[in-house]
Amino acid sequence: MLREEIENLIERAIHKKAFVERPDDFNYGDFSTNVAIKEKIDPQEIADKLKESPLFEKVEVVNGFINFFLKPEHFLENLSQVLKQKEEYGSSNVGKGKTIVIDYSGPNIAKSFGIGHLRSTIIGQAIYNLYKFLGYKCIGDNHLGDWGTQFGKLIFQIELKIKNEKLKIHELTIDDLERLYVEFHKEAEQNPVLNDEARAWFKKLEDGDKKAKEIWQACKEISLKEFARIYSLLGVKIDNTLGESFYVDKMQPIFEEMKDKDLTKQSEGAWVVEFPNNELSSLVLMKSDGATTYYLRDLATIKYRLKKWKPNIIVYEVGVDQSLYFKQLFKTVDLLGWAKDVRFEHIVHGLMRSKTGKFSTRKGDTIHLEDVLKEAINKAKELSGEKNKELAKQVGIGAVKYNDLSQHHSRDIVFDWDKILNLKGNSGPYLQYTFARTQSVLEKAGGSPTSVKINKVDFEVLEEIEKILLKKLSHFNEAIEQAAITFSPNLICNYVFDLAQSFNLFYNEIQILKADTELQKQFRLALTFGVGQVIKNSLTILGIESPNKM
RNA sequence: GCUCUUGUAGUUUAAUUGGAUAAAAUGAUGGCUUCCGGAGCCAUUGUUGCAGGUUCGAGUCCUGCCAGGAGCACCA
Repeated sequence: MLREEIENLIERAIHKKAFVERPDDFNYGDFSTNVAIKEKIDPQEIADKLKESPLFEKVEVVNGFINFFLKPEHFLENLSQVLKQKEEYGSSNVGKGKTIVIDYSGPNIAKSFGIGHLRSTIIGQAIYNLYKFLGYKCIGDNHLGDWGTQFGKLIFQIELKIKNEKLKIHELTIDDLERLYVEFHKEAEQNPVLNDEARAWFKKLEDGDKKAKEIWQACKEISLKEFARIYSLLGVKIDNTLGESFYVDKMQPIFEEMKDKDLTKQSEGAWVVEFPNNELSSLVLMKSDGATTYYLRDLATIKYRLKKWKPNIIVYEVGVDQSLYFKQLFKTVDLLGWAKDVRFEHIVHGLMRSKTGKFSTRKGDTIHLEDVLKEAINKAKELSGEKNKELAKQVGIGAVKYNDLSQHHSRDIVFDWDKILNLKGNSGPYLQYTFARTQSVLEKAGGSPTSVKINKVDFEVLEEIEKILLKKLSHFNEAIEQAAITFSPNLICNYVFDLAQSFNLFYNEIQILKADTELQKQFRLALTFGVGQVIKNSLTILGIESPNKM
């Protein structure tokens, strides 16, 4: 990367580590560094040493900063690369030979796919796509919440209905399941004994009770059907769906290992884990009735993933409300000494809150993702006319995804219908529209530019906006690299929205098809193609479609 | 109670190991099409919650306060 190259140049010149950044104003150069200020060296001296490098057109000192201006050939050459590499442009092999396991989505069985799970699904998928683009071997795992005490609650409630109301389990819908779950919590509030009943049912389930298993199986099937519909609507495919129940028979050895290594002890009948120096609060590994907890299941999951995939990185795209838990989990893995050189990362996402507070499944206060998606599609339909259903879907879903991805993942999002359905301004459809525009121009010109003599173009005579576009096009690699390092798809959004804005300005100011000379026209077409390609590559990483017309 | 976390135009957000004039969208108002797509473009808004501190330089780091959110043993 260019940035590192310049950093190395500086280091060789002054024997000090330097950090080179992208100034946000092109007047301050293409790259700049504050190393002279930091190290109290005369900046001019450094500038003089570096200005001989073939990379630079000029090196300037302003306010103690050293600003580097790249030779224009660099940007022209970059555009040639876009034309040549197309959908490969921006991809790399930095991740070659490395494996990353990405745990995302993870909806809970027997609850409908709520708006809250949208974030994990979309951000997780974007990170998956991003790392793949960078050459990593990616393994997506949808860790379904299909085991645990909540099934005790549900089974208890369903069992009651079977007895009293002759309920038939195969006739249940996902809404019924959700209603039963809410009902249980309402009644348990009046009568806390019910919680014990629920725990007992879960214990039975874990011990292989036939009736419990049957009800659980039915719930799982009902839910999976619903999830499949949502995933197809979202255009998301996750490599593996190994839910928690997959690990039921893999927990005993882990429990034994924990005991052998003296990491767990009994307290009030339960097996708990306490951390050295009490740096983290303690956690129940196995309940006093002998039933397992999510904690033990997660350890089994990690063991399985390490063995099966030998990953270098395991990331969890899970809400911020579990951050303490993941610290505890990762610390436990550390204490077990399982994977000293594997990196564990909890990519938090902020909670999706309603204007009045937190959405709660227990209280039945949820917004169903499917409703949101359908509403978005309807709104897109209004704008595009009824004629094209597929397009309305691409646009509507794109809007919902972009809305989420464009905000920093760790921040809470207050759910707002108007905002999530936004089709204008900084939105998915804006980018799709801009892309469609580039395709339309190219089509009118008779196809993509193939034999443009970009090296014949004189950078200096270009219009200002052309220079800017050309430069911004060359920042794509850095944008995705940064996004990957920080697990922040919103950086890609920032970048590509800014690029699209510049293109629309260019489009309004400058004639493409009616340029003065043939070379100029070809160059502008090449720019148009380049911008379209980079928008498309960005959207693809974000998991958003790029229709040619809209 | 303890721990973590957030506070930026009216609203929703952005801001590259601390960097140069804090940037967008949205809402409102006005304007732009003899010409490549008007889901577009242009023009008009700031005590970064408050008070200190560190630094050449603070939205970013530290301290205190105020206000929200999350978590803290048999839920996940």
